[in-house]
Amino acid sequence: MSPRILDEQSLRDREQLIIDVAIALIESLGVENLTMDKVIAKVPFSKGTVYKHFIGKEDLVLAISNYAINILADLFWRAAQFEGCARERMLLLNFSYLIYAVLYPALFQTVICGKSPNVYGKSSEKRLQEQEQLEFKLLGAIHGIVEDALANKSLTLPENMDIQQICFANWSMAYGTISLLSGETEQCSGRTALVVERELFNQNNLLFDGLKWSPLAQEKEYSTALKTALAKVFTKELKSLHEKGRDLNF
Amino acid sequence: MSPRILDEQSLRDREQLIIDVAIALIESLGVENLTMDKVIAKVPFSKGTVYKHFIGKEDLVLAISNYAINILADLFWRAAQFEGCARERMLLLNFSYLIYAVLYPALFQTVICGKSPNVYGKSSEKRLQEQEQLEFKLLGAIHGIVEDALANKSLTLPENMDIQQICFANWSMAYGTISLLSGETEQCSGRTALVVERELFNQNNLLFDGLKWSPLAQEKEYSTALKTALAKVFTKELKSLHEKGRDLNF
DNA sequence: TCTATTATTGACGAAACGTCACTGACGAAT
DNA sequence: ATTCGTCAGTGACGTTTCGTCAATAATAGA
Repeated sequence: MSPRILDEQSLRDREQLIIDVAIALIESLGVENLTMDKVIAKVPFSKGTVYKHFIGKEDLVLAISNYAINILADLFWRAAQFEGCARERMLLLNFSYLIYAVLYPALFQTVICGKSPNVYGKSSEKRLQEQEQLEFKLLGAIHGIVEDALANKSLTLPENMDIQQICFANWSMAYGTISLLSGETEQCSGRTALVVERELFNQNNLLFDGLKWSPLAQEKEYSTALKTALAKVFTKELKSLHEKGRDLNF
Repeated sequence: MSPRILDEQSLRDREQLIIDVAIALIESLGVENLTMDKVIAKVPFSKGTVYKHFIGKEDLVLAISNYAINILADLFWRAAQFEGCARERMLLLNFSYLIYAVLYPALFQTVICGKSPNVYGKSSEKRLQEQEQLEFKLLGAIHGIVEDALANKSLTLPENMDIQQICFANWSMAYGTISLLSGETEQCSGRTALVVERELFNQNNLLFDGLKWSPLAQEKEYSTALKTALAKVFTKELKSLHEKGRDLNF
């Protein structure tokens, strides 16, 4: 009368397997050519089983996006914990975002896709809530750094702005820069092309100087400080970048 | 021996008609539910004819996106021509971007969709070039303002930054802010929600102060200046916003 | 009127989607 | 051991959407 054979853990494993297969497909074909049939063909389960996990293609894409955000959250966390002044850590955090975008282009691409109405309009409520949760976690890392800065007086809130707004300012700055510039890796010309890491560095300085977040750019060599911090916190990631022939240059 | 019946102008008209129908569909159903068959059903041409204009669904979406960018370019142009100090005009231009996002959500949504690999990966080369062209035009308006500011010394280039980089800084700031916040119009809570126009105003001040672009925020009442400029340059648009019950509040 | 050329059509096959009736596996009850 | 009830898993199938192409209509000159 009660033949329950479902195992919570193996369900998770299976879901992750499907996600992994889908990511591999995205890496080789691009998100635009991802189809459920292709995923199902590469997975040891049938269509019905896959559709038990994801209500549709878009839901799968959003699941991948969530997985990707999780990875990013880990990077943010590590950056936030670096021992250094707050402004320095925030710069590091923003660069971890960039590292992520360069290192996992397929994931970054998928996250962008997840922002498309095309996708979130057809996803399950559960998955959407999960996304919200994860983004909250991301902002949490940023929030922590700003609080530290306020606590030690290196930063004071401008009139008419609260912490949340400072966090948002930082987030949207990094988001705008990276999403507009990332992906344009191979500029063919020799002219003054926009290099994403340089622009990101500039914009950090501009925004933080605008906030009068001390030490100001002219008072501290953030360039070298950032290099040190990156080498310490993101050793492995920098190595991966190097192997990709994509050393950061700012 | 030469029965050419193709008329350049009517071809354009027809293409625009298809685009208009598609926009109407997007407004009522959302981009995610746009299908070629639905478009074709509402248009006085057959499938083959429609496919003569657009190589596929994604190509149509990109065409709509381009149409949308054109409208935005017009707003930018008008903002850039306002008689006022350069920093003020730039602020106005960024707000015209916001007005656009609020006034034509379907178009804005479609432009975002056009950024998705899903779409641009399947569009015609011609359409992609057109897009590049149009975005160049957008940046041109920004460029002009910065040049004026440099010419009258209200702004000086920071070390290691050129005009293009200043333009980009502004663009990515506005893009990040609006794309992250726009669409979250109905925050259910009464707490300090992020209101897009307020954040946009803040970020303008932060960025421009960071650039030491005079007059600084503390030296000039940009809030009232912006209100005046908006009323003068975007009278019609403000009225439309008001009718939508969405007055700007910063 | 005839013809050469091009525009337009919509039926059609392919591809992808998502469903659902069926199979089978397992535990409990007899 | 057998029966039975329940649920995981299957994949064939109907549907939707896509995009093509062979056939048809339209046009202007000969």
